[in-house]
Amino acid sequence: MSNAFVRHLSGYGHLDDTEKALLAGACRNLRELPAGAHLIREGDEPDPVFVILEGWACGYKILPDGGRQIISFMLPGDFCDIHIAILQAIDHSIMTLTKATVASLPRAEMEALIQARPMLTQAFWWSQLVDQSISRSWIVSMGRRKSVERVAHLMCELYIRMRNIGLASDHECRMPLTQLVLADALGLTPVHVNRVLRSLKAAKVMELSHGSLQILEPEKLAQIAGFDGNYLHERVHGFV
Amino acid sequence: MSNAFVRHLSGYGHLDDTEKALLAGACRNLRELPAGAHLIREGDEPDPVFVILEGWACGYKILPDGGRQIISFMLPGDFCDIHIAILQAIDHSIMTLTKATVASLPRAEMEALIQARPMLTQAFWWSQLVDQSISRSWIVSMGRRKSVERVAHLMCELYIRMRNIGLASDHECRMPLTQLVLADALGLTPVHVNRVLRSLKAAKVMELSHGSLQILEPEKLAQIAGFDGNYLHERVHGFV
DNA sequence: CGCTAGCTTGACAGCCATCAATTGGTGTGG
DNA sequence: CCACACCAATTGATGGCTGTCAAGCTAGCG
Repeated sequence: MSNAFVRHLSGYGHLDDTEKALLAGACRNLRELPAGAHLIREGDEPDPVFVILEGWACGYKILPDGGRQIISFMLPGDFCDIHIAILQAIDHSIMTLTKATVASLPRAEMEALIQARPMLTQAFWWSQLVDQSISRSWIVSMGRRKSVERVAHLMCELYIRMRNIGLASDHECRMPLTQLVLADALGLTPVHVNRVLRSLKAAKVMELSHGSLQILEPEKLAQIAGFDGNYLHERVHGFV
Repeated sequence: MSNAFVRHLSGYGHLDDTEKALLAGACRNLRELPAGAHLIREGDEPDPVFVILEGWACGYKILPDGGRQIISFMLPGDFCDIHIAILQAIDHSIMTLTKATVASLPRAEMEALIQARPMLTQAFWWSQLVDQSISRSWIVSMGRRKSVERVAHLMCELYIRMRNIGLASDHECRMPLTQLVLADALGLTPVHVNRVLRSLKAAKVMELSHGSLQILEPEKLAQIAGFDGNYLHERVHGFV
């Protein structure tokens, strides 16, 4: 009766059992996808709304010169651009980073839910606003943080997001990102990401290997990153 | 009976006269602000929704080290973060860049409009989605474009946005941004922005001086920028 | 046991930051 | 009308962070 999606939205508003059941029921159309599968490609006409139930995905854009910039990470429970359906064409692509199970909610059903349940509407809004807030925070990172700070900041963000959906504890969590993916997300080169990661490991601040993150010195990491989690607008705060 | 705000939203949905009148009527609470005035400061509790009727504003965040990163430009007709009211605290600041007149719509009135008029709801959504799309595009610029490309891309974006609200023509428009402001928006230093601007001028591609932009070779500028205006999701397309 | 994707390391180069100083334009006060 | 302050724009010199190129290395996997 509950899944990652329901739990995630519950964090954004006080949903009653009926609403939780409605959400869970909307997730009946499931797909198992391998890593590297596309949910949406740039230029597609939008129709269903996708929700990640298990696994990770990312949104990205390709530049004329072939370069790739990742613009968002999607974790279990996350929408893939709710309400993007209103626009005429998708302006970026979304692909899985791991094996993933994805629910596709028909647009009509989403709209019915919004009509029927104000509390769900609010939870959806909240979710979208948090996404927007994360985007803004990425702009700040890309514009004004150096490579070490940028890496540290992203690790803080992802750790907190994982913890908030119950997938992290003890400053440790799964982090299935190759250095190439990290580079494309951070606006760096894989080579440089590697160097930064090694330096953080050498300093015994954090370690990223075999697809999992271990934060050895949370306070130090947050300080390096200049991390202030407010932008995640979570009800539960705190990092250390 | 019409203002920049109404015209802007009309571009996002087919509003009838009643709806236009409702919007115009909502903008009765006006304020004249000088350049450099704050509409919202980080940490504020959100209440009214602000709309820029004349002049420019920008959203920004300050980093621990005192650096500033501008995360959005707001032009006449733009919302200042519609629906941010749902969150508990604002996570960034908004200030005017020029003398500006700003309308503040009480939150209750906004919600009443949404309840009463589905077409307005859709126009609001659209507007917010376009903002989000612009944020994503900024991430791409910051991450993967070099300084000249970044400057060129921003100029393309702002020119198109100005044109779409009827404030530009003949590849010329007002652009009241100091090189320091540009630097804070682009993640560069003022010194480097200056050099880039001079090189673009020397190449006779565009010229930015005395607060106005002149695009001498639109095609070349778009090519340098790798500009594809789709992300602005405008009904009227085309740059050249 | 070989293959392949991802990780690691070194050398070198270049873009952009930093520091410093000058110019120009505008508003203010004498 | 001029002196002055102040902000924005400009230019040069220098350095460092990060990109680029190239080559091994490791580990998982068929």
